[in-house]
Amino acid sequence: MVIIVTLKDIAKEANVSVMTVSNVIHKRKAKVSEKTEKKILEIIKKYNYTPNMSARSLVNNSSKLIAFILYQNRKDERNLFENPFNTEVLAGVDEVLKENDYYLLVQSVSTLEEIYLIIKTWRAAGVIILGILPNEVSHLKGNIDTPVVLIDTIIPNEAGSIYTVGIDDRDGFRIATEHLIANGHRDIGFVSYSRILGGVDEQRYLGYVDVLEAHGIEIIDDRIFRYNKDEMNMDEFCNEIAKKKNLITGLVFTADFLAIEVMNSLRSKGITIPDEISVVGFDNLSISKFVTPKLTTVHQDITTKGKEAANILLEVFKENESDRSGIKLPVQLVERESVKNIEFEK
Amino acid sequence: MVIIVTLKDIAKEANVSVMTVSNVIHKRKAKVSEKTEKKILEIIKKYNYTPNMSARSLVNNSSKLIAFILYQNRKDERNLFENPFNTEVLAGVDEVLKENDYYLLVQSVSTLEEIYLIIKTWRAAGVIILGILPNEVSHLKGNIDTPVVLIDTIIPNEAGSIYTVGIDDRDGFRIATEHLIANGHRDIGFVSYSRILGGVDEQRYLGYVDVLEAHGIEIIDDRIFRYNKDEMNMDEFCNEIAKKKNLITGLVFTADFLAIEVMNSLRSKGITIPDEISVVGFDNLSISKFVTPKLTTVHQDITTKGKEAANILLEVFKENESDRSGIKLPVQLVERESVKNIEFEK
DNA sequence: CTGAAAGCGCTTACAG
DNA sequence: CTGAAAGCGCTTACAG
Repeated sequence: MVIIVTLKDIAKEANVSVMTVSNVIHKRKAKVSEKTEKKILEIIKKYNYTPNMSARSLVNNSSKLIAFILYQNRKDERNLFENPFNTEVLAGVDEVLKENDYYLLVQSVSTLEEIYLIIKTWRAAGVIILGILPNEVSHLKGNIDTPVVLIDTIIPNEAGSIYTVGIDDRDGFRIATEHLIANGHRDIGFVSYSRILGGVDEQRYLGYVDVLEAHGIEIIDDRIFRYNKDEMNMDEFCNEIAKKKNLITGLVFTADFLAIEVMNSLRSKGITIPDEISVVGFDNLSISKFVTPKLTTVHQDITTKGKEAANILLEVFKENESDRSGIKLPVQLVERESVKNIEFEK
Repeated sequence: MVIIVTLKDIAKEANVSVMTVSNVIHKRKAKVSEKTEKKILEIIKKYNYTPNMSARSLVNNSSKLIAFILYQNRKDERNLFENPFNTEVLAGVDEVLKENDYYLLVQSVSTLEEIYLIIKTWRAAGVIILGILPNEVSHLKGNIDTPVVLIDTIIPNEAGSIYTVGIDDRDGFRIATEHLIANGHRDIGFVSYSRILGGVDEQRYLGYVDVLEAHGIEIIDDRIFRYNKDEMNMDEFCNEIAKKKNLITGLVFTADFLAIEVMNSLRSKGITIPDEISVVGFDNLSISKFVTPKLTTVHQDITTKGKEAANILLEVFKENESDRSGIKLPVQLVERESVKNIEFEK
């Protein structure tokens, strides 16, 4: 049976005070003789003593809990845990926290208030947030002194207890777009989810623009596609793309997930990929190599994002600051089968 | 700023005792006059008072925390949160818990001891476990009195505080196998992960056998493939299948994830699907409709598994028992493109 | 209807 | 080196 033993029980059996036991648990070697320490350690082991975190959190006014928040203020019938990107980040967080005796409290929320509530309720030691918009960060900053790390949110300057981890989105998208150029494409379209001011997609769009401008190619509105679920469904959206077929030889996507859905729909409309339209994705989800054609994409190490977020928090707990914050994780092109070289066709 | 206010602060401002405040929070209407209640409620609202869960857990000797455990005792470099099946269950748990003021503590573990540790450390109110083997359940049963619900673990009888949710695996696999029969197949192979005694795959195998026997088809060892990662890699495994190509017209898989990987590998070996081999999966992952050919599979509602697990726990907290336990969620065939009708070819 | 008291399991000064 | 005391924020009998 899982028997629950308290400090008091250990103290009684060892014939010492509760706080001597506390001292050996906290390894304050100077405060207790080797002999007593050994005796106490044995009893602790014998009963497999585990400290009660509630009691600890209460006196410390802080728990060993890290809140992992999936945030989305727009309503969406899909639970955010169904998105593999989010849960791959979670995988990374889980891995480093459990090796450092911190625990993971997870929740998907749709308001900032819910985040504050969790922090207050559990006196969370730190918070990791996915999906918060740049313009909401100042509200956060004004309300929290718990360390927070934001994943994939771009903020002008990191002040106070706000830290970030991300990738170089703009450069990543230059890589994607250059790959199409290198394969002879000039009529290149851009596909993303609906526009969010200051979000990562904006940076990626800039990367797209950078490359076209560098090659003297005009940016044409008709080649920009933004998928807004509230306005139309996937099929209608792909009809829009199909209509512009003749203006496009290649498409860069801000997310593999979106690219996969669109490819699937375009194919059902009789458009062949990559013969008629080449496709470059972004993320390199684990499923991207199983779709047809196998998706050429820009790889980012999603799990590492989670690991870094956790490491930043750990560093802040220890040193009260972190120089890992603001890091941009590397990205890398992964060539597969969704891009056709059309250099010699013209 | 997120200001942290305690019962004592509220009591002082309201000129009442701490426990009168406590009484209004717990809605013990009989114990406090309407007038005082109203006054206190206003102050609570004004300061946005949030109870400190650590303090509550300490006095109650139980927290509002549900531990969601991903368990796997074999070593594997993949983190369990990278498996979409697991996180879709998590999505369901998240949804019901957050509407009932319970919180979700998640961790992937590789020993039962780690599970006990989490329960003791946090005085978890309940536990949800994925991936525990039938023969480990008795150990669990002997050691825990916290309510536990097991997902996809088959146990002989539900006793004590152990509850289960699952599907009818045997019948689900009959459906998969019958579909191949209905399309003219008789040389049907079975593909699963490595054998686990008493696991869901064993039930699925029995469903496979049921159907073949009902149709007078002999069960042939050469048509049974078990993928054991420790023994060989995916490529080698698919070579084994390719070798037996002539013994097989169709394959039933115990998991879409496995089916997708195998299809991919077989194709790279020049085997066309479904022309040479038809494939039926199991699970209906959200990615299964995007692979080529689109996977025909047996759908199960994974998110509902998580919801039901959470609901069982909630019911046990309230009524001290649950009649939802042991439920088998429905399954359903989803026809797509990975099965060829060969009835008229022979 | 209202409140004083004890206690949950721990930690942190402080005294010896 | 060891321990008695106070307190973290809450709840639960119990007394009035």
